[in-house]
Amino acid sequence: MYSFTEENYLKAIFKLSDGGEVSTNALAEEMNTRAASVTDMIKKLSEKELVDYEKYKGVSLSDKGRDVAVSVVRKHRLWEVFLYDKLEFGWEEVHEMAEQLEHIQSDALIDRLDAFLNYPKYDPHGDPIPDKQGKFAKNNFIELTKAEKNKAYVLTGVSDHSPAFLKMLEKWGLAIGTELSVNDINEFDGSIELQLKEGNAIFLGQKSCTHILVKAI
Amino acid sequence: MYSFTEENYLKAIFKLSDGGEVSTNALAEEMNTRAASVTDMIKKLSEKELVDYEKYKGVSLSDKGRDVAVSVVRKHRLWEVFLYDKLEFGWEEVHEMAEQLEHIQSDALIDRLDAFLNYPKYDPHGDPIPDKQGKFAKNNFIELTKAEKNKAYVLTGVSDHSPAFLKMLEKWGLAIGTELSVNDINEFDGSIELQLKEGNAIFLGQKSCTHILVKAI
DNA sequence: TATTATTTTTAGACTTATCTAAAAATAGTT
DNA sequence: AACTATTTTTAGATAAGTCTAAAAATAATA
Ligand SMILES: [Mn+2]
Ligand SMILES: [Mn+2]
Ligand SMILES: [Mn+2]
Ligand SMILES: [Mn+2]
Repeated sequence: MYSFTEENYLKAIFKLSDGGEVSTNALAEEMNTRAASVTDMIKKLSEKELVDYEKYKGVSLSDKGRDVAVSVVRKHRLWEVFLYDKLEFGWEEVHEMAEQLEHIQSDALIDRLDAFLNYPKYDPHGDPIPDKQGKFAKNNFIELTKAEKNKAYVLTGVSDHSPAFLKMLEKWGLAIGTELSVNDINEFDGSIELQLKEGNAIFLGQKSCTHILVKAI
Repeated sequence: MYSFTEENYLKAIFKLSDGGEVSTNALAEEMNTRAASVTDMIKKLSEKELVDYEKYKGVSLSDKGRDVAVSVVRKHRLWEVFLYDKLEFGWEEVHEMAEQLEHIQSDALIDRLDAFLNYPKYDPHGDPIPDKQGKFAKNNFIELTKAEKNKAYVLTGVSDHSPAFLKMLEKWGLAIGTELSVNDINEFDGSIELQLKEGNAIFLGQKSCTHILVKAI
């Protein structure tokens, strides 16, 4: 139906879109391509009524475009669960393979995969998996940077999927489900001292903390 | 590494190649494309040393090209086993999805899938799955048309994967593992009366019989 | 062997997705 | 408001894969 490239653009617009329009440059950055290429592609997506576009005003997804994007996200995350749960890959390995698998076209396949995996609600990074109707489980997670001192939290997700970051977390004993609390916040540089419930205290820089998602328990 | 199209051409050449050269027209037929397009692609594959090619003399795979083709076949068949065994699709449904999945690039993925499936030797149509080194299990199957009267055989495979054919077999109670013998052969039109060990006698036309593979037991 | 039929290749064009360089529009700043 | 900086779009090219129509080579037949 749609090319890999078109699907990847729609997914990128979905990811970057925070209510409003997505800029050409932001999209070029996300897609690792040039602004000129983005403008070309946006025009094509607009022709096909997958996006709303006005020159110099940025793009947003149409309902049709959102459906496609969400279905790609659903496929991506279900495949990640398969790779993690069934083939026992690490959470830092699954994203790259899922980037390819997300483009396999077969509704029946993804339905059966969903059933085979027992209808998982979250992927190995804690991201919610939309259901067949495109509905996401509402998540009431907060960034670790916004956590309060001396309260109990559980790590529920990460917003950076790079192997470097995920391997680092593993080394520090941080994984989804890890219980922790904030011992101290360095107001000057935003770094945090964490207390793991089952383990030591560890220090994390601000950048890492923005990519760690937690929920109060 | 190689594009889907290149992989599909190499797979097609592998399939059609019976020792000797594959003709441009045969390849065009197999690829559902025109002879002119085939010539263009063959030139590109030849540049990349994936095939041996001389103008007007047909193509054959180089060692390098064979390796690629066999790895695609391996992936195709392993994915078919996954779809059939784990997701419980019918043998008439798996081929089309495997046509897409065979192009996913990750050695680690295919190795783990192989292990997850318990190193299967045959796909749901009875075709042998090459191992990591590209070796196929030798099969001593014969076409049903070559079976002798009143001897016991077991159905081990099919050489046509079209849903129409496979659904027909199912309707007649024929599946891999079905034990049978030949009651009668009509010398005039090549049709055969089969006796199913656990079931009725059934009649099959010659064309069907050429696509059914059996082994004496 | 000469003629005809078939197969294969070339020539030239089209589509998709990308690029660089330059022009146009918008945003930011005196 | 005028100038500058940034963003976005256009213009023109390129590469992959495909097509039709025509030419060239090979095979088949009289
Ligand atoms: Mn991912
Ligand atoms: Mn992708
Ligand atoms: Mn198949
Ligand atoms: Mn294929």
